[in-house]
Formats: sequence, C-alpha cells, structure tokens
Amino acid sequence: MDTPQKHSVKRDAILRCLRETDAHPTAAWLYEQLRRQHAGISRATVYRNLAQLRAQGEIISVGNFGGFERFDGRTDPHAHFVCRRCGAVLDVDGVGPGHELSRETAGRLGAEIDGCWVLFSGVCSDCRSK
Amino acid sequence: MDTPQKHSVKRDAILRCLRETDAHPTAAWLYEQLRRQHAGISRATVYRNLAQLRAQGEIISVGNFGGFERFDGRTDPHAHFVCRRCGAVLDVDGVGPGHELSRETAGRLGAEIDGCWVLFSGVCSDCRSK
DNA sequence: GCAGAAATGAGAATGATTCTCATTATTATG
DNA sequence: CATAATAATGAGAATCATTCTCATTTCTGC
Repeated sequence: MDTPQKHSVKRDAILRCLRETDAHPTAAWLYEQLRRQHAGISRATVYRNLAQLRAQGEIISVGNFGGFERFDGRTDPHAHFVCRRCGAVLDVDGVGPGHELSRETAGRLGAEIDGCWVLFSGVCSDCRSK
Repeated sequence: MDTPQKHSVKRDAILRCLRETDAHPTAAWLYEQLRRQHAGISRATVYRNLAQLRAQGEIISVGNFGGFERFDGRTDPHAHFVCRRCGAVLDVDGVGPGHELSRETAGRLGAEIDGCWVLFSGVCSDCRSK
C-alpha cells in the first residue's frame, strides 16, 4: 500500500537524481540536470513529480530559502544547516528532537505530529575562510 | 548599537501588531490589519519594514508555508508547530537544541551558527476533532 | 528653516510555481 | 492483440507573493 504508483521514467529519474546528491537541490537545478538525459523534459513535469514524490514520502522538502524550495532524497531523521552567505544546505546528523520529544510535544498540543525539521543557519566553513 | 534606526510610525505599528498576536501572521494579514489604523498604507511598506525588522533581529521568520512567509514577534528561542490541514502555526516551548547543541554542531561543521529553527508538522487539535 | 537621509505609496516588474489542455505513454481488460 | 481507461507529459499561459522603481513626503540634526 505504499507505492501503488504506475511507472514513470521521468519520476524515477528525478528520484534517482535527488538520491545521488547531497546538495539539497532546487527544482530548477533538477530540471537542468534532467534535461541532459531527457531532452525536452518540461519544468511542469519536474514540479509535478516532486510534489508527488513528497506526498508519497519518497523525498522531503528542507524548506524554502531565498524563494527557492530545497529538496532532499534522504528521508531518515536528520537536521540541516543553511549558509546565509552562499545558500548551501548541509546535512547535520545526530541532532534533533527524536521520536520521544515529538511524542511529548504532540501530547502537550493535543496534535498529531508526523514531521519534524531542525534547521541551523549561519556561515559555512567555506564562506568563513574567504 | 542595536537600534540606530530613525523613527517610523508604520514600522512601530507593524512591530506592535506582530507582538500582539501569536498567530504568526503573513505579510498579507498584517497589511489588512494595518490598513484599519493607517489608511493608505502600502504593501511595499509592510514588506520593507518586515525585512528591516528581521534584519535588526526584532522579529523572526518562522518559515514559508504554502507559499506564505510567516512572521513572529517572539524572538526568544522556541519551536513551532504547523498544521498541514488548516495552516495554523503554534508556539512550542521547552523544545529544541539549545546553545549547547548549536555549539557542538557548529564545531563539527566548522561553521558559525547564529540561528536555529525547530518545526513540527502534523494535524492540530482543532482539526483532529472535526 | 534647511539640507540630507529615510520612509512612503502607487503601481509595475519579477520569477518561482502552478495550471490548462491537447497529446502521448502506460495499464487493465476482454 | 485491440481497446478503453487512466496516468503522465510538454508547451506555454496564468498566478500571485514579493520586490523594485521612482516621484513625493516625512524625519533628523543643525
């Protein structure tokens, strides 16, 4: 019951592309990449499939930074760091409210929690040394 | 050295408006509120002053949800919860990587960290009981 | 009061994302 | 294998929150 989807070469390619990088790309970046292998691919296809993959839980959105949504092929719980100078988004492992904290928060709010994002911002190593 | 700004009635009103609510409003919502007290106020003024207040650290942005940026007049460290059904954004206190964890993360990344966001998503109490 | 800096309003411009719709794959079925 | 039903796609138009422009007004220090 998890992936009752029919086959789509484009969607597969988008997912593969997203899993092969840790750059947390934008839709525009993915579009440029996919254009190489799939001449004539449309932006609409990229956006549509990103939305669908996210709805299926195959990918997540890290957030919207500077007007650009950033996607991630990693779906296991992990945090992120965004550099406000160059815009790079880095993975941060071993940080963040785990299931326990989410459960506690859910109880307090009377809400059903199904997602948690932890984001740090600052200036990355590369930008600091410039 | 914190607020070397000159006086601006509009900016003061925006800040006051934002501090009087815990709804984490959008720019559009603030614009509608401010129109009542300040007839003829322009959207540009709202956006410009929000940007300036954020740059000064007087307010923060909770994030961009559904294409709308949500602002918060509370600047002390606290987490948020966003309902993916109704879009409500709620404050969540007593959660989140504190300064210690940020310092640890910063060390690992070689980065300078100056901000941290913790966001939960799910279905809020109100929406669940419907 | 006066000059310079900052703020403002009105509306145009921007640009990422979404939508439309005709066409083309893909799947299920007889 | 046809063939109908469903899903995916491309091209480009449409959306719409946000930003920009620029002429005008307000504020500040002197």
